[in-house]
Amino acid sequence: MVASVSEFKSSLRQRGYKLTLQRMAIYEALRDGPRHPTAEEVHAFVSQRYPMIGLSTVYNTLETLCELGLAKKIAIDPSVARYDMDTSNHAHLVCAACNKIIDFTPPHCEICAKEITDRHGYSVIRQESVIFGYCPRCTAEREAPKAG
Amino acid sequence: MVASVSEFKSSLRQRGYKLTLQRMAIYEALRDGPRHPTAEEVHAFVSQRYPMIGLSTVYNTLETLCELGLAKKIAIDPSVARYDMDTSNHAHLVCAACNKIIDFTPPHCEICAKEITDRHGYSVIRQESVIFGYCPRCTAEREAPKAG
DNA sequence: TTCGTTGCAAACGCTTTGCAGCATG
DNA sequence: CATGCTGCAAAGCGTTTGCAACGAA
Repeated sequence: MVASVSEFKSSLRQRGYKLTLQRMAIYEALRDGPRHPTAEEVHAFVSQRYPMIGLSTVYNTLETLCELGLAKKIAIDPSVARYDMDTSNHAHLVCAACNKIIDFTPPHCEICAKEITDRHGYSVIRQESVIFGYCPRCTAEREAPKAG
Repeated sequence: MVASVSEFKSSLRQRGYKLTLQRMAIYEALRDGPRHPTAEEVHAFVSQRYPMIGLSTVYNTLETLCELGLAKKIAIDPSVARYDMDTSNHAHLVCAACNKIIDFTPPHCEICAKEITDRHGYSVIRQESVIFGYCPRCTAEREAPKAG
């Protein structure tokens, strides 16, 4: 699900990548910082401890982590890329009002998608599902607005 | 599924939008042009008959059509927005090699998603699913490459 | 010592916006 | 005739890239 520090290190080594302070910090930011962060958010998080790390390094490293299969880019908001260290097959539920994102694992969809793709002759690589809706709090607020 | 010309016209009228040559041309482009086009592709298509139409008008109109519920933006490629006039609930199957996009309707996923979202207390607005894989042709080419 | 990595700044590409002229209703 | 729409050009913004200095192995 989420790669451990040693998995992270050995993945880098296996592919001939060097272990740098920056890469370690960005790995930790994905693990300990905000969930589903943007590159800017990762940068802000690592900047708390390592103010010298550049934004382009964050972009490069996030790209590297995706190549290594230790993270993935998620396409929730078309205007900005978000990253997720949880690389297991799961979908995202996004509140259309407060933008809160929660993970969930659709019980049968995987099988169901496989059936369909087999029918079309496709060999599946990965699946991405996003469901937009109002979260419980925002649903309540919309039904009983403070000023009407 | 796909709005007819009269539905398009009455949708505009109902919301106080004017019917212009440009909007009509862009509606026709979505209907008769390439499937899942980018704004550029829509612009190229309408330019064949109406070379004076600006790209920003295409963007504005596509946005308007989405507001009216006559089209939707799809997030297949994070670097460019694609539009789909088929507003029914369906998923997209994308070839990772040739980028061919086909529509398909997952048989049980809708119900399945509904169950999950109910469990989390979310009121669902819309769902977007993309499955990446290799299409039959590209799968074959990868298994029996011409050189190498 | 070597070669990959960093960080800055500039470039890039898609999208949005400001505004004067124009066409629809 | 009034208002909303168009089209140009410029700005905006997330992301990528070029390159010299640096540091891990």
